[in-house]
Amino acid sequence: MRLVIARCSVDYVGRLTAHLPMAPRLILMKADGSVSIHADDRAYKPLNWMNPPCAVHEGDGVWTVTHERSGEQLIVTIEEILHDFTHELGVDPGLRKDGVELHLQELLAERVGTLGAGWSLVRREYPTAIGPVDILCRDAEGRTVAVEIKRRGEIDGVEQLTRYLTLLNRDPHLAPVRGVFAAQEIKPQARVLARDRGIDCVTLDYDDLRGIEPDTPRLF
Amino acid sequence: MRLVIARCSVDYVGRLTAHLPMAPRLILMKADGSVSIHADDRAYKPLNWMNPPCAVHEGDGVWTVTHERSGEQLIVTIEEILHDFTHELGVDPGLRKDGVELHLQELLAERVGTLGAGWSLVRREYPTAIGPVDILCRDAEGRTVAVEIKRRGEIDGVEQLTRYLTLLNRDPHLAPVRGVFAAQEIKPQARVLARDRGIDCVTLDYDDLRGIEPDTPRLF
DNA sequence: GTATTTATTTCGTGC
DNA sequence: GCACGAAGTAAATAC
Repeated sequence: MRLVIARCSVDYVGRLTAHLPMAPRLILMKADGSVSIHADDRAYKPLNWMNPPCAVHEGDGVWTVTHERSGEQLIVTIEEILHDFTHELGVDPGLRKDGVELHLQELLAERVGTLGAGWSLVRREYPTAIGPVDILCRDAEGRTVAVEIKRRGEIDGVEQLTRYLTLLNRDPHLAPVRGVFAAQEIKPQARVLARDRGIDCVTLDYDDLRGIEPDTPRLF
Repeated sequence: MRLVIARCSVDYVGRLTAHLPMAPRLILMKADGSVSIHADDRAYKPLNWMNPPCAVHEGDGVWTVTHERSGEQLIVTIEEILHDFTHELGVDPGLRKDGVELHLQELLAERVGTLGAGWSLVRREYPTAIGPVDILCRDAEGRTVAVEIKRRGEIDGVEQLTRYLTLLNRDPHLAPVRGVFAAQEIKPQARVLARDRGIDCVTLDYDDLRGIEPDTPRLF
């Protein structure tokens, strides 16, 4: 990893064209070949960058970064270098995550009883021609229910569930199928659309779910 | 901007929980208050980060970054500092972009004749209750056409156009309204859905569009 | 490889 | 401030 602080201007020509006037910035060059140009704001997002695989050619005050496959270019014109430091970090052991959509799905699949008393799981990732339904289950009266899970419930999720319901309701073994839209947070417009389509909305709490005993507790 | 290279482990607790084992990394602290933890790969994306506004508390080998509103936390445990450099960059003049969806829309609005001979523009960003239609125009026979423009045409774009068409077709002054889905690239599933709904698909070429004379050339 | 879905999406824009 | 759509989206995953 090489860290350069320099007064520079930058031109990008690729999927779009973009220009940065001369100013002091951080140029971050990683061991994977990537180059990114940072200002002192905009959180972690660089002003401009080039993804690997790319090649850097350091000319006389002009660094040219070329993406090997697409031909995109980042042209960095250096006026003055203020700091230049290189350090090898080695390979990172990587990040362990917990609490994303997949986990919500797993948790809820084991606890469909939280959606309604006496509900039972048919299966998780129930396959259809247009993709898998997150959870298919049956209510206490044995009627089929399709559940779509999102971390944040927006209008697209309701559209997606609607397509599944249309398809599932063509199957005489399943029909009539009703829908449940479950998310940690549901946007008002999504809620309105769901209501309009007869879909129930359920707000999920990740920590609560973790605290609830699974419907079929494991012995080991 | 402060650049620290250090052996550290990191724990994030917030929208999810995540853990990074001890390893050498770059800790990038910007003037806007953001903190990001970088490995020597993954292009410009940090392994972990905190967006502003947040506060950093430097304890004894433990830096705690707390997001002020949400309470999210990033806990950085420092084992060894290998480099520590601070430099003020000042405010960046910012990036000028060219060539994204807005430009496609502007270009096409001035050249609706490329969609069909004798077509004319009604207006760009035609307002409706559920949002603006990218382009509304009339074909050679005076029938209304709604055009949805995307850089990459996917299924969501077809859904969006469908909602507009449903709404527009309730207006007796406009109905019947048909749809055109225009994009630089259209995904197969989007194409199938569009066909199923009677929506025409058009592939746009940015460079071609720029080369075509506008329908109503300006005198100045 | 292509296609689909998620993301601590982030980021801008309009209300 | 919230809601919505776009992004040089990127990244993981299924097929």
